[in-house]
Amino acid sequence: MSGREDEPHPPSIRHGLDELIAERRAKRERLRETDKTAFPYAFPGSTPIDELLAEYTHLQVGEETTEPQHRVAGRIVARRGAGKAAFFDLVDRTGKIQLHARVDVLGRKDFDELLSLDLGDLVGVFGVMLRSRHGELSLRIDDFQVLAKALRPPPDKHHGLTDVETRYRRRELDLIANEDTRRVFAQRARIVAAVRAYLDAHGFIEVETPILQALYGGAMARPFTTRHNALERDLYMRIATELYLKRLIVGGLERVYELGKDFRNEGLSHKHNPEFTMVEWYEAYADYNDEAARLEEVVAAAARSVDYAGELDFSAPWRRVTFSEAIAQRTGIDVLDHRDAEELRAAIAKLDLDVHINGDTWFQLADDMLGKLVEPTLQQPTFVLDYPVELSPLARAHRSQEGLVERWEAFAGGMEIANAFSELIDPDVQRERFAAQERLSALGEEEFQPYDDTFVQALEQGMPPSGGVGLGIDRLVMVLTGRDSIREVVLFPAMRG
RNA sequence: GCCCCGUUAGCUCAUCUGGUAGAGCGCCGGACUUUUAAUCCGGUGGGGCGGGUUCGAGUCCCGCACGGGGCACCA
Repeated sequence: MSGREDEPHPPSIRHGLDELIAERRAKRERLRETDKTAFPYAFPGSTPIDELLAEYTHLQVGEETTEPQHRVAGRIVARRGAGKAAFFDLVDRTGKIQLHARVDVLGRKDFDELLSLDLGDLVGVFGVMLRSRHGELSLRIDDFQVLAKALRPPPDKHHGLTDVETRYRRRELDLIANEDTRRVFAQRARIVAAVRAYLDAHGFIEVETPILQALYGGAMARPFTTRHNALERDLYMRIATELYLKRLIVGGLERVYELGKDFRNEGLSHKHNPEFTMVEWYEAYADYNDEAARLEEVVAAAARSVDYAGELDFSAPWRRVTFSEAIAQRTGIDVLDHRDAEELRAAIAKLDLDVHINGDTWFQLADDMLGKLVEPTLQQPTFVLDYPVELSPLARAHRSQEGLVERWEAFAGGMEIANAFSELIDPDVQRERFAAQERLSALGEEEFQPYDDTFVQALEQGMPPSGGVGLGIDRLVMVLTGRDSIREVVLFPAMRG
């Protein structure tokens, strides 16, 4: 092959995007030839834009400084030519500043070169601060360097980028175009930092447990499988960190947490991504009531970290309602009075619901009632307590309620955000719970807790009474940033293809 | 996996019953020494992919891909 087919088309037959890219490539070559300082390897000593703006708030309208000269680096997002003067908007990670260029300061050659730059190009500028006649703090350009050429055009400078597919698949474009997106991910970072800071300050140590596991556990979910070639065996991606963290409690660490990704091979939705971020913490000598109070504190700290000012009131104590009360309040049915699938199904049928309640067993039906009828109504932070034992194979039996366990799920914004137990520490009971799960599996249930003998042996070593919590970070961020889709708070959400 | 809806220029959006697809921004050329969605003049660029019906398809039909919403599943 001659290679001719790989060469750019002649200008006469370029169209659309190809034409725009060709223009920018040509400009890049011109810059390389005419400006020896184009594309330096670094641009040290630049001042963040927000700091610069804060430093000069005292400037009066029309006032110009003559020193000191500042350096600023960023991306050109707007350009307004005005004959022998021109204005640019420059954006860095901290904000936006207007640049003022004058031909009598820069000279004809540099001025023309500056004006030939495209929206999206990265530049470093040197200059002094002024406040324009229209009152905007600006940097007058005394000199500049082109740091990088954008070969592809940026999204619309005014309307930004709204196409959700492009926003998620090309998140860099979303971040360039939408300040709101940049803010959300900065807030996410602050929330994660606040959760860690709280736990660190309360005697928890952060640990890391295996993501690749020979046996998955700690939640009801289908796992991803992968292959270890050297060991010639299949491995699972973790669906939860629970069982390993409890072994660390047995080991005497007493307060541990892990913040990281879990992987569940389930469908996608506005609140489900196949890989998602969870923090789980466990502490010895505490029960699920202690953990409810701790979650209130963790979430309050996270809310403070982003100056949350929305509709939800995270101040303690949050509303508490039992599993059966919550369902009864919505439907009039006390599921504990109908511990039989047919009987409960008949009671549900009388309700004339516009949603279908699914399940083969009474506890599956009851769980679906909670999920479909109650959960969407739980906007303000709420604990739902005391779940059926069949739904919770790792939770300790309720101290006073037969057939229930000491478990709560926390809801906010109509969505589950956390789950906790008084942990089951009796190895014999745990063994029997696993056996019950295996019987469910034999009946065709795809999601169950596989028998984990290593974990049971750990319990046999003696585990202190403990409480543990799993808090969904993505959903917490959704609630605290007011987003209604998990894709808005995950930088690169799972997409088909 | 199933159901419904969507896909028009680099971006944001128009386009009545099938009859030559428009605009703004951007980009190219020109004017302008305080603009800020700068302005003014001229120019440039397009129907997701593959079939079908028709004299003629962005428009009607079928398939595919991708996206959104819902269901199933799940935290």
